[in-house]
Amino acid sequence: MEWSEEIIAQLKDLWAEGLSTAEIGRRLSITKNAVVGKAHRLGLPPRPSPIRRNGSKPKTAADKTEQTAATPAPEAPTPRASVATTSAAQPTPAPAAATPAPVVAQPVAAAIAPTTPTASDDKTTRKEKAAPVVRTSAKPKTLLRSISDPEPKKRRGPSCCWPIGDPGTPGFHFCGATPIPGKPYCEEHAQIAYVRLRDRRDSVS
DNA sequence: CCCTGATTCGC
DNA sequence: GCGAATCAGG
Repeated sequence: MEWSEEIIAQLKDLWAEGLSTAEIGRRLSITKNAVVGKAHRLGLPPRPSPIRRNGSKPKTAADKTEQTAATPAPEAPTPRASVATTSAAQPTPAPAAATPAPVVAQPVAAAIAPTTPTASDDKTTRKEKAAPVVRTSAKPKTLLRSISDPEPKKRRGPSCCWPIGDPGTPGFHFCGATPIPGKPYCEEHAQIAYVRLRDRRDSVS
């Protein structure tokens, strides 16, 4: 796997966006393991994990480990509270806030366009033919509001909020195309944004 | 069972 | 450095 600056940037962004590792992996066409592994090496802020490992090491625990006793009491007063923002607070880049998207949770996180729309093709081809069916993961209720244009004169109807370019850079902007009714993205980007819900699992043998 | 993220360890 | 295998909590 070639971790180009660009890929890493995307990883970081998606990670900051709060996407699950599996999500990010799917987005980048890599496994979640790769994502987690890389994230760790990059020193990215760990996000709430369902587990906490320690104390038990089923494998080769006999060898390494131990070392429990003789703790030089490295405990310091640690006057926390002064620095604030020490761990994962609101890494969300500006674009997210500016996103006109209403309530969609996951989809919005689809920040960072895959530089090339072709990327989506790869994904789909990857593990499944996956029909173009959009397995919407958003709540229809919230989104359905009023599709009918209340103010035709202003023409500020919804526009595709798929991010184009790198958030934070001058050229950054949103797609702006006419989105699919009930969705924040245009047809083209919706296909990328909404991926199959099921079918996770790493492609193991 | 499904999901999730974390760590380990051979490469 | 990389990531599959494995672990482990909801």
